[in-house]
Amino acid sequence: MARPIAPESRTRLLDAAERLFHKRGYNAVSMADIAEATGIRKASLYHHVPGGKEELFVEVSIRTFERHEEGMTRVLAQAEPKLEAQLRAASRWMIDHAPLGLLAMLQNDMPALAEEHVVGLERRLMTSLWQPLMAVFGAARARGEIGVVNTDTFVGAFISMMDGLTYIGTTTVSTRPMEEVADELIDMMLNGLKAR
Amino acid sequence: MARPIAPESRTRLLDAAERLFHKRGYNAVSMADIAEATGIRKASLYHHVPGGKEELFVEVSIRTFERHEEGMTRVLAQAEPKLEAQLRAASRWMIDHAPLGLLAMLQNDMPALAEEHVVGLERRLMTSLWQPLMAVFGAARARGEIGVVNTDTFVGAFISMMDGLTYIGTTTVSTRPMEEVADELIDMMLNGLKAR
DNA sequence: GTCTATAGTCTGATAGAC
DNA sequence: GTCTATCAGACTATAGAC
Repeated sequence: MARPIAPESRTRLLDAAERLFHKRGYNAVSMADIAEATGIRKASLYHHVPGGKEELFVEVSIRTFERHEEGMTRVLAQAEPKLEAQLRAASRWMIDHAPLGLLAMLQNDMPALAEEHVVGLERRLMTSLWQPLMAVFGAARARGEIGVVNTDTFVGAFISMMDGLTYIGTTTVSTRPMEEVADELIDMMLNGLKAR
Repeated sequence: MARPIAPESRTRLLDAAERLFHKRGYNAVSMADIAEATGIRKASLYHHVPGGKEELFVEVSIRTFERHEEGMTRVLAQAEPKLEAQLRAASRWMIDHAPLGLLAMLQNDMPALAEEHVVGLERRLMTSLWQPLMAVFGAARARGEIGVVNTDTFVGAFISMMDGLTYIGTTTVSTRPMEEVADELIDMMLNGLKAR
């Protein structure tokens, strides 16, 4: 609508695209949608992203993953070096910074991309969220806080549950704050549900 | 390609559509894809499903949910009346009968549908998987197997983890059978990770 | 119940003026 | 760096013959 002077119009483009891709998925978002959200015409997008829609999606995803890697590593380092405190910190970060919709992305968006991009994105996804959490579980095991377990299983479970928090919140009538539910799940992971 | 006589061509249509919708999501599947997979021409689809693509998706989804409700209720009833045995039975059912991709569906597909359809599908999704599992957790609490907890939180967590099993399996190098991982997760839910 | 043909719309992307 | 104009192809859906 307006004719923006484009101060950091590339950043605005990535921000708009990120919001749309995340909410509706790669296939359901058109370049026209992104242009409108950014405030420029369709054709102008190709000046910033010559590679078109797929390149835009890859770039946006990489930026998201890098932000998650930085933030997750930081909150884990700042937390008290106990597994419970670290998992709470991780949950807060995930709740605050995007319901990732990782499962949705992996299942629906990836098949639409070129093989090379899929490989690269999956690798970055691993290092951004998976690795920092793997380290935390590993350290907890070294400290003797938890028994000998398959770390990757529980990292996956943790991410799945946090990822699911979003839709659990929308499909149930639950109006409880997500932080509260997250703490409940972390307590379950550590102490179990069995009556003690 | 062939010119099928259509013995139960409507069923074949629903089967093909289900497979495609599930794998790639609503938006990424075209009527041409479905026609090709079914073995008839695009236009012929509209004889079976006059409402077009959206009606087809809704019909397929309802059929899927009903199958899950029937099967989940059955395996839960057949299992030993202990929470652990019932969760194992539930996990086996979910592993065998479709990585649902529920999160993906809720996040990506629903926004593309008419409001009335969204409401109906979400309600059916609840009754198909959620309710049977809610009953199981409730009964376990009544038997004193688990403490007083927010049942819906843990039903959501269980479904999220089972749903996530699929992609955990594909993104890690883990070649362990899903059943084994599921048992590990159920043990975590009940007994916790803390060194005992 | 399946087909061919096609309408009408939206898609991602390009050319070229300013 | 943004625009207008436009393309070729894919999309959902319909009309009507067989």
